[in-house]
Amino acid sequence: MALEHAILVSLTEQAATGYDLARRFDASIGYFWRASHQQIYKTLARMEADGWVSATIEPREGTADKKTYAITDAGREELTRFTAEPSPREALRSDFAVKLRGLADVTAIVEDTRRRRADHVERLDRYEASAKRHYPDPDAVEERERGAYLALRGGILSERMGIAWCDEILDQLETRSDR
Amino acid sequence: MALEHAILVSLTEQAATGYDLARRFDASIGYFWRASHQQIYKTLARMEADGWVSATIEPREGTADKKTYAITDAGREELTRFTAEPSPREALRSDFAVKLRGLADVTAIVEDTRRRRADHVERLDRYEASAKRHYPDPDAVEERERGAYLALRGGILSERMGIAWCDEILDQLETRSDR
DNA sequence: CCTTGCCATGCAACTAGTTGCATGGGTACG
DNA sequence: CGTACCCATGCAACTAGTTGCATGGCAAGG
Repeated sequence: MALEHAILVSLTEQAATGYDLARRFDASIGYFWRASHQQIYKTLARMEADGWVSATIEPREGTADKKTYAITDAGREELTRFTAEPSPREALRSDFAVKLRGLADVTAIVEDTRRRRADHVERLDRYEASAKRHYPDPDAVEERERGAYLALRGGILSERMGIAWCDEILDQLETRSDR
Repeated sequence: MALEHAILVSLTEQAATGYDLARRFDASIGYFWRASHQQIYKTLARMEADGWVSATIEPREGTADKKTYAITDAGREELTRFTAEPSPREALRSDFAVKLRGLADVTAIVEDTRRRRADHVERLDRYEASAKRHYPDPDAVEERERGAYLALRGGILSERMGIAWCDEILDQLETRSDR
């Protein structure tokens, strides 16, 4: 399970509440790991029990206490252990590819492909803007930012690939049905 | 859930036992959907209860009956319905990207990246061999094979992208630490 | 003052997927 | 004759992730 490790990475950069983490998972970290707030709270509780994070509690009246989590030494150790083990190949699961393979309704698939293409373009724009802003000179990325930079590059390459695939699909399915 | 739909697509091509399906999920369909035999048997049972597939039972002595599943009209309808609905963007979850982002141990990551690169190369070779064998002329792919062809193209593009990403990572992490 | 939206937490019920185990026949090789 | 490998099915226990719901403060704008 890597949600725990994604949280640890995020806490290494900056201590945070569950809510903060959920927002980070909607942004930067969310480029390669999605998580709902429910799952984050659940996981944080388990991680605290395991001693990987520690919480500073700020009591609030009338509502639940605010808990800010920080990574512990045990958490850092666990992160190192995790980094050392070979990462399993991602189980790729694509509803879209299943549909495409079935090709039950060309019109519906063309429509879906256009939607996906637009989504890829939108994300690519965001990633590229982020890259330009944070790392204007790719050859001069600071040591401690290199991981984040390379992860972002993965996002960029992945979106570009998605666009190229959509273009191939549209080319094959549109122009041919027009003829 | 698309495992059900992946099974339906597979059964559209050819009726099969759970065991057959498990092997298909280790090969062609497995390019974009993985499933263990346990999960396939469980899902087939549910699909039969839902009337999407029907089983022909061949009794065997001493061991469990052999069941060959075929898609039903209701199954075909469900597949059409599924194709018509927009496919959700895949939740991308990458242990590797999490590790990379953390960048806790450069040596370990370089090693892991090399392993991943080799895996991508191996898969790319397989996919390209498969493409060459089944679709020697991409412009002359038969109508009913177009979906499978385009899905395979997705696999090819995806592996190429993976290799390119690994190369970037290795370039940044290796040459720089050598200096 | 009321609504909208952000800050902040969490439970409960469910679905999907993984891991480990169990059974047993047939066929091919040494 | 043993062993290994393919064919074939499935249960049980567990882990991860989703969906829906509930609570409540505080600030800004109309």
